[in-house]
Amino acid sequence: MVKKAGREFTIRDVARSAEVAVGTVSRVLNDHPSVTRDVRERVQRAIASLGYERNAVAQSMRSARTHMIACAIRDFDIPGYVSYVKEAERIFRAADYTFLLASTANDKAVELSLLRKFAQRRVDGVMMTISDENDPELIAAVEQAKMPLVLIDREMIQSVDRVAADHRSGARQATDYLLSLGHRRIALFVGDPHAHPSRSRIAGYRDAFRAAGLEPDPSLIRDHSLSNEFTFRETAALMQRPEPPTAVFVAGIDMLAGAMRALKAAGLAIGRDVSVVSGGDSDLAELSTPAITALQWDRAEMGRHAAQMLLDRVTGRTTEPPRCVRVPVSLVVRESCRPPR
Amino acid sequence: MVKKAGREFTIRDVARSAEVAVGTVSRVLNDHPSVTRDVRERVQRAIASLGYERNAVAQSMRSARTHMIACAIRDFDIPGYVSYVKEAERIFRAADYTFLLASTANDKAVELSLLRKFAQRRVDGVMMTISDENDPELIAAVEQAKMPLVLIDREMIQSVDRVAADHRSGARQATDYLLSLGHRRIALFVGDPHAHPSRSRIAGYRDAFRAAGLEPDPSLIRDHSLSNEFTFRETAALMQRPEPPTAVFVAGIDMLAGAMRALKAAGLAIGRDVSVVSGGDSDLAELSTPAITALQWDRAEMGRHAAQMLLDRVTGRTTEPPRCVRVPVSLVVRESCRPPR
DNA sequence: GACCAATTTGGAACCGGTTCATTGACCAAT
DNA sequence: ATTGGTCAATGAACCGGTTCCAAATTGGTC
Repeated sequence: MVKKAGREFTIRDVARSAEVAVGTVSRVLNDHPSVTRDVRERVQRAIASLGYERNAVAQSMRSARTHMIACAIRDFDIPGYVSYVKEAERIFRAADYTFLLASTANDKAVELSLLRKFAQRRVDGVMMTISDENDPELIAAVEQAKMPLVLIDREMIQSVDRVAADHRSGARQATDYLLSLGHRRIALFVGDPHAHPSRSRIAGYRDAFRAAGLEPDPSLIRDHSLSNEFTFRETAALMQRPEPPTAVFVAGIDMLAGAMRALKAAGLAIGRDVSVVSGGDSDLAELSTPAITALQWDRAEMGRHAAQMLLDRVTGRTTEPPRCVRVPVSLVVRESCRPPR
Repeated sequence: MVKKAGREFTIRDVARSAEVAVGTVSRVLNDHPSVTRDVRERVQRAIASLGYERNAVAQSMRSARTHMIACAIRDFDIPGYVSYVKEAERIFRAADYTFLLASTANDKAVELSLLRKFAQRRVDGVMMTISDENDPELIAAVEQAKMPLVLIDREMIQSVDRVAADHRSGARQATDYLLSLGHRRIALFVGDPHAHPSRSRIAGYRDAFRAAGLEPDPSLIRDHSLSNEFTFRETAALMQRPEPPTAVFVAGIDMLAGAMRALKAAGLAIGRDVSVVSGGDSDLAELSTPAITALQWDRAEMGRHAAQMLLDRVTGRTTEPPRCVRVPVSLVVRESCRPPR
């Protein structure tokens, strides 16, 4: 790390060195056609010999575009979850946008503060999740954002573009499946019901019961937090009841580990003692013994849609009203569910 | 997403509205002491009523500091790996730096291009991994970076700060353990041996054999790629040999899934038919049946060190020569290893 | 009331690009 | 020889903050 002594070279240094005007250097940098080959080469030689690097800050200043896209997600290290971010990053990189990734811990204060920081940085577009789709402050912040914004896995705020997995259908499929095996006491774990995924999952769960002419035990719906600790504690508590659930549907995308840890500690075998469905697929679900039945959707497609929608807004290709893209969810049946004993 | 019509308000609009000079507004924004309460309040009212947001681009332009830290890592979705990034982000956020996260796919071209983009954006500091510590182009790019830079899990380039887990010791412990159980044909899977982790792991593996007065079978050292597909294929191929290994040490941080998939497909039971040690701990390792013995280190501490070292450089608190912080690695013994049959 | 020092405020220059009106050079047509 | 048109290149203004010197104001002292 060579601590730089003097200031860096500017376009004016290049101009002086190549004996041309600053405007000419700018045109060379931007591949403007009206530069003779001779001059262009002279400028390029000067750039190379000085080791000049264009200053994106100054460029943004004048052009009022930063070519930055900000993305804020709940948490980085949710296995598999980040795949959609990866795909989005790929697309933005290809379109020559710098991708700025931040995590929010699902915390409203962090979300608001990030949104503000993004605005101050004048990023060209934002892709994010928010913790609560009903919070007036969050709604206002999202709606009044000065840059195009795409919400991920959120559905309610109609005035912005959205991409969401069809969690209602997913939860319906999972619950249908468990009901068809004969389960009636099916525990449902979801996060805070204020955001779309949890709300939709609860709806899908209820849909399935209703369609079967049954009524779910409301005390088995545990909607509070997405954290692993929560899932661990709740699983442990539920399984100690006199009439424990015969099946557990851990609907949050990263809840499986918490539930498995609790079941392991309680000495309960998945499949034999209790059936388990995971709301998100992962290596853990696939490679456990027995392998865990899980809900699955095309995460890359989600990222692709989000990135494409955002790019269309940022570049002005689209001025149509905001829309919501829904990604289908399907159930991968493995070995973790059997009829209750 | 309200598409903004006119241009945004500037400090001059605020000045006009509050009937003060632009310099005064700037002073209010930066909490400069020499502003009377009266004027400060008038300016703040104007800011609020206009909905003015400070333009970080213009600010960076003048101050030559962007308050951005860039981070480039191999891949976002390596379970657990990202914990150190999370911790670093937390620290940078607390210090009022914006964190810019990118992935490189362990690809030299991407690494070089990102480093260049970071330079153009004039980020204040960089935290990253590189695919090959011996590549002259990469070395040059890292050494000539105009901003402070910390390498993660790389050791060789002495002219920059580094934070690395002690993979040599980790591999030594894992191999010692397998040797002590009586294994002799121990397959080792690592990534490209040009980067520190793989090189160190191979060294640790050899150390253990040498200390036991044994010679490892070189054909069992599979150093080529970190990808899951590679691990899958190699595991499958090795287990089909006439004399297959009795133990597999998947030393890469995210190789376990690939190996497990191959063993499952081959109908081999971990523990009974083949012993397995994972080079990185994860939910998958902990919750598999049997639970997988794995190497572990404090990832948050790694992130903390990296962030702190970088901040010290960025803020000029440190001008001492670059150093390398080594994070200890330990072996968590679980149930996946038994003496060979 | 005069004077001086300290504090507050004003406003121009500056950061490093982009853009555009203007100039200059060259060629073809009249 | 003059005019018109095209194409290259020039250089000043501009983007929106920060900074710093100068000017204005305040307060205290004699």
